[in-house]
Amino acid sequence: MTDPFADAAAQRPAAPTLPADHPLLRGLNPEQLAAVTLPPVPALVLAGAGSGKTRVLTTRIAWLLATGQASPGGILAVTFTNKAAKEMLARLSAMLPLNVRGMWIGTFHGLCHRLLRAHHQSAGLPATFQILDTQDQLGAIKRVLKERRIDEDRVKPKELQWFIAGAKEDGLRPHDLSARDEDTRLKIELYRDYEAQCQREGVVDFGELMLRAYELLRDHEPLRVHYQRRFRHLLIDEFQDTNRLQYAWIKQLAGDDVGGRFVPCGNAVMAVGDDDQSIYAFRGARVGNMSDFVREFGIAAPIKLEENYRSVGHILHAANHLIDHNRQRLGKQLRTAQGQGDPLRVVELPSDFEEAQWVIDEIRHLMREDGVPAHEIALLYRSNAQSRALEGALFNAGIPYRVYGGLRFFERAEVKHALAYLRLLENPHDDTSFLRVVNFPPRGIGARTIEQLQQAAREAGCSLHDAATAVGGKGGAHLVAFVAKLDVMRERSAGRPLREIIEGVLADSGLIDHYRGEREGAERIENLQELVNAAESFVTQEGFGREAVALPLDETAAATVDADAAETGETLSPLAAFLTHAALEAGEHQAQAGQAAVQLMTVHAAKGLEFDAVFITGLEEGLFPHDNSLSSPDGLEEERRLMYVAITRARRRLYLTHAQTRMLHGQTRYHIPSRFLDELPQESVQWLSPRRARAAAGGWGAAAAPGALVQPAWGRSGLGDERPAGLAGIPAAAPPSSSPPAVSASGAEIRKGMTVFHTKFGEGRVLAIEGQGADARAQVDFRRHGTKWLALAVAKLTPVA
DNA sequence: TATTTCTGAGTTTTT
DNA sequence: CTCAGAAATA
Repeated sequence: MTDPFADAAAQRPAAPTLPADHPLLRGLNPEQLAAVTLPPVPALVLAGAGSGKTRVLTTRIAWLLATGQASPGGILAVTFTNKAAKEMLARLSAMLPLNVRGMWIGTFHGLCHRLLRAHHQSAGLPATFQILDTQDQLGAIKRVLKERRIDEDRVKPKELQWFIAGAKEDGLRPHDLSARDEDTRLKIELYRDYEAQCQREGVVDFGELMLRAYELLRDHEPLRVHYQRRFRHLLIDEFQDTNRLQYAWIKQLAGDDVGGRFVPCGNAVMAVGDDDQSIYAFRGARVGNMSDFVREFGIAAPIKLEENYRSVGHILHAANHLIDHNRQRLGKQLRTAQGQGDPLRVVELPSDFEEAQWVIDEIRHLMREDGVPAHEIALLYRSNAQSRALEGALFNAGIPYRVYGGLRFFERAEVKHALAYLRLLENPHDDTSFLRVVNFPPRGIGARTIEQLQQAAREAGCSLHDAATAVGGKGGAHLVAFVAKLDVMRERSAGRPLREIIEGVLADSGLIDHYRGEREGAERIENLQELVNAAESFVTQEGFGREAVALPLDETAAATVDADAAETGETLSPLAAFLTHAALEAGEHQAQAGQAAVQLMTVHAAKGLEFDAVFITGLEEGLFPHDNSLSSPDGLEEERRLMYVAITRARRRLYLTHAQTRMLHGQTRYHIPSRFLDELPQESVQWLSPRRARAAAGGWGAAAAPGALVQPAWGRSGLGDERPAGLAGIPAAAPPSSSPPAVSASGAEIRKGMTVFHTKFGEGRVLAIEGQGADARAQVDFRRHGTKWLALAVAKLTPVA
């Protein structure tokens, strides 16, 4: 093949075909400008936190289009999350009047899905293949174990799932694996079984989407060549997070394997990433891809974006200083044109409760005195369990908050049930979906019947759907009726608009009726209604069918590539497109209190976001860095990068808190301050005591020695009766005083285990009692309001007979 | 089949 | 402690 850019590595100077004062280029700094206007050669852009990475990426695309160096169809831009892809698209269409159609901008999985739909035959998949999410995959794996009669204690389903996903991330099929021990041998066998089962059912998991698409390109030369010629410009976001397979997939589009050596075909691959923000090694991300990329694509020197537009000087200085403790780095120093700002504030507190309370007081201060809006305040923590104490304190203080993470819309049980019915309309052989709803709502098909059905299907080598008639007895009759019902639903939905299809299924399946009779059913019905709305807006806003549309093959390729359906213009049905949407875009995490809410999330979830004020909580050895990461130097370095990510989220104010004691796994644990605190530049850090020191200093607090014992001076006023009593009197080194069995308060005796009444929270059960006299407090599990600690001296608790 | 009791594990997570 | 999933029981 002719290679128009064979001398790519020479990095010729930029030769823009438009003047340098082109509106697109306005306001770019020299490094950004260099990246945006780079000639079409492979390049690595090292984009520091807050350095305008997304801007560079989108402006680059806009520049290529505006200068006629590329057409929309000739660009492929890939991200990790739908959010990032959407943002890119949004910013791009704000820059250029542009037809988004036909542009390949999306997530790795989204783009691979597109390829597989277009070439499902070549990829060996049925046209109606469905996508398994992580839950579905685990279910499918459990079925494999059951069929093999392997006890789940012998091979843990989760472990097998990890094994299979890991193998796929490395691009390995069962036959690529060799066993050293019996355990692994068995897992490989089960991996093989799992693959066969998925193939039989016409389903693919997330890893399979990537791996199939990779193999499709690898094994079908004409197809590969076609896409290589089409996508002259490849842009990869968050390159440090790519796994082996994702990098291998990109290489398929950017060159060929010649005798085991990668030879680039001259496409302009722009990899954008930051090795200092690589925090996903645990799920297969391989920072090493960056150095491989430099070597395999002959990159002379990376373009470094080191000008930070986000944070004040002290914060950047702290980030730079901390990350400097890592040995494995490409090397980068963030700088800012902003002033120094306030130094970082480090606070030590006696317990996680006091930590939460201190944070709340500070939030109040930020909101009232400094006018920081609630949604510009973020509370970060290393692990999800830590949110509890913070949430409790926020709730009691009446401050609106929003917690990231948790169940997402398309992952809710009722929504998954509805989707399973819809999937069965598309692909009746999807046994995962079949099993999910064969007896939901209950229709007299018990475990016994299902057992028989699976046996019959196994013997006949067919799907559960097709084996339904083979089961006798009452259960068999119910099965036949169920299958008939599915068939009727399918017939009824033919040619109908998506909305009607879903509404029909919700009614005909009996889901709505079933939830109508349930206690908590109202909310579930609401969610099902929301599913209809989601489908409606999907059809009108997103459109459908576009997914599978590919540009016509060029002449040479068209002659040799088999004429797969979608490639010749056939489009996906609205239902199929919507199901894909549901599988690949699980939807927003539950949006809670909307706009004016303090944001709570793990440090991982905070990546890519920024806030005026950030609290990093729980900075203790064992927690952050986490115990489990300390066994290897790499682990510790990743924790440090995580800390780096956390620090660089803050624009103006950064607080770092740690507690001497913390409730963990039901018992109080004692922690020493995180080593990361010692790795900060002391000139940018202010060690605070709570209130008292601050009050004495008349504002932002006085400096104290690192680790100085903090004497909290909580007043009784204005904190509400739900606030847990302070542990001020407890010396740091001694265990907390043991709980007395009973406490006398407001004349009545409150005991562990008894039921009590509270004027605001109603009835609850006393779970525990701690402390004595004025400090006595009780933990009460209120039916409607959850578990709370109440100071008995203040709370009005009355025993209930 | 539905509810309750028990057991065990407990970093980080998108697709 | 707290939640999820399995086993046990009505």
